[in-house]
Amino acid sequence: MRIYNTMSRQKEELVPMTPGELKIYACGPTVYNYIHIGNARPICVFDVLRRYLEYRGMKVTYVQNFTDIDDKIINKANEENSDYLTVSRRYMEEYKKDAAGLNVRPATIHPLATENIDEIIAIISKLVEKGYAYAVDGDVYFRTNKFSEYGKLSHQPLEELQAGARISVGDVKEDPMDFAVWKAAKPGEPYWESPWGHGRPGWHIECSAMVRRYLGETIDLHCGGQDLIFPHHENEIAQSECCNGAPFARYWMHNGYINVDNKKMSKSLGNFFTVRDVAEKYGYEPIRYLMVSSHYRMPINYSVDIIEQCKASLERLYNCRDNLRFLLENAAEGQKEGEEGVLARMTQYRDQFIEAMDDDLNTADGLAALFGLAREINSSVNGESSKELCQKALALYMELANVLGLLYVEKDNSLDAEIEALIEKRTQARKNRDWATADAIRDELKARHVVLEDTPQGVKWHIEE
RNA sequence: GGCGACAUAGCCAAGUGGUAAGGCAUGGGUCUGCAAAACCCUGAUUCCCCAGUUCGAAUCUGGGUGUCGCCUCCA
Repeated sequence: MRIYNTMSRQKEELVPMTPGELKIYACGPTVYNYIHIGNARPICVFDVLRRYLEYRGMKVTYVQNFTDIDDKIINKANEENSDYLTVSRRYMEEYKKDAAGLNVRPATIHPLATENIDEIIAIISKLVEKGYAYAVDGDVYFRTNKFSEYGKLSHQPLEELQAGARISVGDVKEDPMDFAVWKAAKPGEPYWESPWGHGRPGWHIECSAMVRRYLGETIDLHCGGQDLIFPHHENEIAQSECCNGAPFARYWMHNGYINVDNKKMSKSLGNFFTVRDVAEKYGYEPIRYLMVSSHYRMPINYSVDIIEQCKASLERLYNCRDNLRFLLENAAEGQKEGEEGVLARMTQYRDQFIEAMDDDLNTADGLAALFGLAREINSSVNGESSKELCQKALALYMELANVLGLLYVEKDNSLDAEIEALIEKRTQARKNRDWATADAIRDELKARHVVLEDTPQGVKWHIEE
């Protein structure tokens, strides 16, 4: 598989350190609010990456942290007269609900910043000892000009970064580019004991600590949103490489933004849609579909129209699955003539799918392969097909859908006795060519969200919300 | 100022040198008692503009226009 490595700015063959195994770290959310559609992108995209790598036989250790101590969390807690633990635990749970709704698998490990304070302090101590960090009044800062490779990920020379840096009044840092690895606690703030006094970790150091503890000094792949390239990932590199004296991450992948009216969706601009709100209106899956319908590095302009289109597109995919399941119920054993050919044509879509995904996770082309397979199935698998063919078609179809993390919604398939009786009554009416009664019942059921379809194999129904 | 991204049909979106995938929507047809689903057909002489390289460019080079992002917390 080839991926675009932000560090080299080109597509490279993804070669694991240990053959067949990959260590991946993905920056997780700061839990102080519901996640928005923009947050959902890396979550979905890198879940697809993980699924695909496993699909191709890799053993993937996937670590995604929770930042559960941070200024924003403290502020939120103060706003509601609560404490940081209450806030962070609550939104961690809400995050998990949204992730589950988006069919994102839990990471191998979901470490918390606050569970890694010892590791954090150990790294900072080492940095101070080596002269890469210095303490000032209970804060500890990283000395950026001591790390000559600073800026290598964002491809910015240090001087340019310095020129653009904002210097706040009364700054105690030696250099504007230096960043905090440890922050002294202000009165009333939560804190941990440290060699520099009461305080808490800076944001960037958490990830360096959790990467090292759960994955080691050097990992295969580090991923996140493009807005983390600078300064977050740049700082992680500086901290980790200066502490460990080893390369930090061998590959870097960054997803593009979700925009609204062509402007980056962000909490500070207030132009965001939460996953929860969109899911309540349209369901979770159209959001997931949106994420895989374009290449992960391209910008996506979010709108209500788009999400509705995604929902409509999903209908087609679900119809194919449901039609296959329906056919399977009545299909006869014994493969028939010509079915080998159908199978061969279907299998080509798997090849097409793999080729697309191998090329820097081209999920848009992968999705096209799934649609191609759907068309082949719709054209070639019918009431005459054998059980074997139906089963194989369904298995292949779901195999590809699962890699993208699509088609995971199972609707309630139970009907109450009254509705079943009405369906039966309509079937009788149709036998008697009493179309008026049949249509009246169909209309009534439709009003009750039960949609009927007459097929050569009998009546088929599904529930529409 | 530094670094970068994007511009392809009504909408969404692939495609990095060989003559424009896929989806949604629209219109027509087949099937159906009528529907639904499905299938078939329908749509960019053309890929923001200009110039260049080439037998050949949406794709490469140069220039331009427009929009956006990072450089400050942000996925």
